[in-house]
Amino acid sequence: MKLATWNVNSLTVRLAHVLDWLAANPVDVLALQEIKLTGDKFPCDALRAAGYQAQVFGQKTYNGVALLTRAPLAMTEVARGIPGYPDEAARVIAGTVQGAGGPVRVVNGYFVNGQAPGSEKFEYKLTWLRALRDALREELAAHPRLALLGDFNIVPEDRDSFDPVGLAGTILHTDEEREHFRQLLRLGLMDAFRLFEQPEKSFSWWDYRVLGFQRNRGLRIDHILVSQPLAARVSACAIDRAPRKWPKSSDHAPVVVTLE
DNA sequence: ATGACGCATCGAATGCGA
Repeated sequence: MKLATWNVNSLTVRLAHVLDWLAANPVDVLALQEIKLTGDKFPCDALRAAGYQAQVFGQKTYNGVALLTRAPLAMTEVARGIPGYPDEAARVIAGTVQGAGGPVRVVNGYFVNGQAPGSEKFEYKLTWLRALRDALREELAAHPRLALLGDFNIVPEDRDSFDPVGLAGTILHTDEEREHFRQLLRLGLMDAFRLFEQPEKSFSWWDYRVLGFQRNRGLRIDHILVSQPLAARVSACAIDRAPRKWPKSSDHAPVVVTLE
């Protein structure tokens, strides 16, 4: 079974890319972030024609997340938002899918960006991360086979940044954000990407400006964390840079994990 | 150094992303 995550930066603009990518990479589950549209505008028909069902937590202009499943797979127990944490932004959608070794709980998140350390948005980010962790603790107790994937907006370690020295302490690179990432791991989750040897300077996002992709000035901020029972079954995890090369691409590339 | 780009919003200039 393959799960993937992709921040598409507007599904309206990127629908053709998503369909093209799914045709070449028929993953079982695709978690989308920044769809930037409401549920009534979600392209259900086009995706259904491509063989995918969708569960959507939409929002106008900003944010918005969705979970796609390749038919006949379907999500059950779908939950929107972080339980017990009221949030105006549509950032989290979770669901359960049947895998080979049992059910898999999939939690898809578009984490808060935070803009700049010290800002109100940064405080929101830290509060949001705390709420997510508290909710995940419960979620893991109920669903031991769990994957948390999405756009984390956190660079976990120096090797995940094109300029760890110059960007030290700036947004996505702060100690507070990294500590939150480690706290997620302490819940019993593992960074699937780091279960395998990976090329140096592996990134999942590149700035549209300054020819970021061409110069590989990127960050690894899109992640797939898996609980221990799933980690034992992960056979591969990779970033697919191909769609980042396509004209008018999202600034993010998909990340794919394979479970036996 | 700030802005570079791209996307969204009812119509242009601005907020926002990372």
